[in-house]
Formats: sequence, structure tokens, C-alpha cells
Amino acid sequence: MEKKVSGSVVNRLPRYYRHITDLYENGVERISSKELSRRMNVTASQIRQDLNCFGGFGQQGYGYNVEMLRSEIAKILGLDRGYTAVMVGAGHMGRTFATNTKFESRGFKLIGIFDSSPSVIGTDIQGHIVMDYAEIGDFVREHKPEMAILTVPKDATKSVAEDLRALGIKAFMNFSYTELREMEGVIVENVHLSDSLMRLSYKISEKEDGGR
Amino acid sequence: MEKKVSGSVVNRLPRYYRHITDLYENGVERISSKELSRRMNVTASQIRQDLNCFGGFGQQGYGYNVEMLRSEIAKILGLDRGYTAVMVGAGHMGRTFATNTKFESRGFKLIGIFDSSPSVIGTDIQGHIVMDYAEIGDFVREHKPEMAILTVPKDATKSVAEDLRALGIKAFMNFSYTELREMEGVIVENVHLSDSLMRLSYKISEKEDGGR
DNA sequence: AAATATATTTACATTTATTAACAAATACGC
DNA sequence: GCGTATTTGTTAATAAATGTAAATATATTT
Repeated sequence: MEKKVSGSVVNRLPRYYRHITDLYENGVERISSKELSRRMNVTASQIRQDLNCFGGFGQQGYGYNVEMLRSEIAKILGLDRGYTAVMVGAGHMGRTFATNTKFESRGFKLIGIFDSSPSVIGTDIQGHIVMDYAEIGDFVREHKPEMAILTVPKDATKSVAEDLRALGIKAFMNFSYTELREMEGVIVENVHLSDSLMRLSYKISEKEDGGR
Repeated sequence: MEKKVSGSVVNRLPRYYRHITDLYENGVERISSKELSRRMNVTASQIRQDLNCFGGFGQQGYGYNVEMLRSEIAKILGLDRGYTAVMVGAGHMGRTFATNTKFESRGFKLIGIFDSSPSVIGTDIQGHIVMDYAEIGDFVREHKPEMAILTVPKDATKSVAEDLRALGIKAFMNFSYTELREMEGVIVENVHLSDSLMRLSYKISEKEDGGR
């Protein structure tokens, strides 16, 4: 029977992937947990234990092979499965996300962008022609994307999510200020940029008070 | 002596603030930890314990007064201190963040946007005229913002951060794919949108395997 | 080829975080 | 106004994550 991996570990995986990818792109061949721990500012022990949840990728006396470790983490994250995504909302946020995120290199494919505003339908975003939201049903039924990225205004979020869920989409990434509630059998990742801003604010004020 | 509040609790604060604000804006006057726990999908016990790190804001037999609790959390987060921020990088990400984030209503003030590209200097973003990065020194010395939001390409991140640090800025929010390392006496919040995407991917593939 | 240094694994102890339980305090109906 | 139902703050119990140390396997050096 497989042991269930804890949420904390899963949350750290993308960070490992980023750092390992960075090493890989810089031509580093091998890395020890100790050296990686120094770079990532975590304990070596945690790195070893985290990675060991998924298998023994390292070799004693040698460390971890960067290329191999990178591809293993990619596999764990599901980046080798060719998942596809549609995006709904071609406003500022949608445009930015589509432009900044290197979908292909992360193992995802963005296959369609939709919006309901006539002024953006037909415009180009990174080579994608924005399609009419009215046509999303046919598109999803034909291409069966696994995930949807919601960059719509908050009032529209819930209804769009319900539409897409009815069409069979099982995973959502939500950027609107509203928190999209976990629906039955559906995976939701809410992204709140302002949360980071507030955490930063907390830390500043904590520091000010510390020197009081 | 004051007890140090754990990072887990601090990380949850913005979420409490969002939910309480939502209640407040919907005219709800009071809320019990039980009802809030139902809405937020956490245990009531955790809510009470988290809030109690900062003081007893509730009343037995009554619950929490929404307006009061909201203002208390705002205070804890430092949202009442009038912190100001400059943004460097007026590309897609900068534009989106400046447009989407309701700075004023969150208690922050964005006081200046900078870029070094002649094609964007002088353009308008939400009423802010983008200024030349070459002039940021004078601006920071004059206005003394507490934080900087970095929405520059990853190659520029480190050098911009060092410039601003030398000018006395103590807190950074970094949006570039590079992870900005914690510098001496400086607070850093890295935001990585692709991490969320990878977590989503992990959960999808985990689910697929579960049904295997 | 043996000895030594390196680095992962595994097991265990410690610390931290979460949930549960309960006594004290308040509100609200009758 | 009195008694009952709520609901918090707090303490105790449970669960989880982290760090430490010992054991094992691999590389490297002599």
C-alpha cells in the first residue's frame, strides 16, 4: 500500500523543481543535499526526507544527479503527462499569466483562451486567438482539457466554474479575489496576490515593533 | 515578554482578513468561530487559537463582532500604518498587479512606478505616470517607501534589489521566476505563479493514480 | 585493494501544530 | 430576572513535521 504524502511536502515540491531546474540549466551535474540545502536555505535533512517520500533518487557518496532528479520531480508533479488547460478571461491578468508562464517548458499546454467581451474576442495573446466564451462548450467537449485557469472578474467566477465543471473539467486555478470553494470531486487552487502583500506588511510591522 | 507567533498562523491571517472583509461588506454583524469555520473549511478550534495569539477579540455567548475583528486583523497585519510602495517594472505583470490589486482599500499606497524602457516611460497605469528608473534614487530618498514590488525580468531582479536596498528599502515582493535570496536585514516575499500550476498538476495526477 | 571520506537511509527524539475538551462568561427567551 | 443554550478562551491530548544521530552504501585516495 502506498503511503500518503503530506501536504507540506507537496507544497515544497515546486520549489525543489525550480532550484533543480536552475542547476540543470547552469550545467551542474550533481548536487548533494547539503549543498542544495545551503542554496535553498532549508536543512539537508528535510530535503532528503522529502525526496525519499517518492523514492531513493540519490546515491550515497555521490549525491543526486541533477538531470535525473529533475526528471523524477517532473514525473512526480505530473509534468510529463501532457496536461492541457483552457483559460477563461482575457483581461490583464489572463494576458499576463499567458505571457509570463512558460507553459510548454513546464509540461503544460495552454490550448485555448476564452472571453465574452466582443472587444477582446479575436485578439491575439501569445499566438492564441481569443475565442468567444459562448463556444467553450464545444471546445471542451472536443479537446477535453484537464484544467481551467480562471482570470475572470470575481462576480463571474462561480458561474464559470460551474459551467466548466458540468463540462467535465476537474481542476481549477482561480485568480479572482473570491475564493472558489472546493466542489465535489474538483480540485481548486486559489491564488491571491494580495495575501503576499499582507504577509509582507505583517513582517515589516513586526520588525518595527521588535525594535520598539 | 511577547510570545513569538508561528509562521503558520501568520500565513493564515490574510485569509481570515479576506473572509471577514467579505462578511463585513455583506453587512454581517457578528460571526461565531463555528460558522466561520464552516465557511472557511477549517476547524473552529484553529480559528479561536489563531486569533488568540493576538488577543481576545471575541465574547463568550456572542462570538466575534465582524467590524471590530476586521479592524483588529488589519491592525495586526499593519494595514493601518500607511505603508507605501514603489513598483519597478511596468511590463505585463506590473500593469496587472497595479490594476488588479486594490492598494488603497488594503491599506497600502502605491506611490510610484518605474521602468527603464523609453517606450513605457511616461505612459499611464491606473493614474500613475511611469517614471524613468534612472530617477528612482531621488524619488526613494525623498518619499522613503517601505516596500518595493519587483516585476522586472529575472536577469534584472538581483541588481534592482541591490540598488533599492542601498537606498534603504527593507521589504521586497518579487514576481520574477528567480528566487530573490533573503538579504541581511531585508524581508523578501517571492511569488511564483507557476508553483500553483505545478501543485494543481500534482493533485490531478495523484487523483488519476488513486483511481488506478 | 584497503582505508578513508562522503552522503544517503532509516530510525528515533524533539519540537511544533492541530484538534478536542471543558470551564467561565455572556446572550436570549420565557 | 432566572435558567438554558451559546460560544469563547484556555488547557490538555493528539497528530504531524522537523531535526538528530546511527547505520549503510558508495566514491575516492593512497
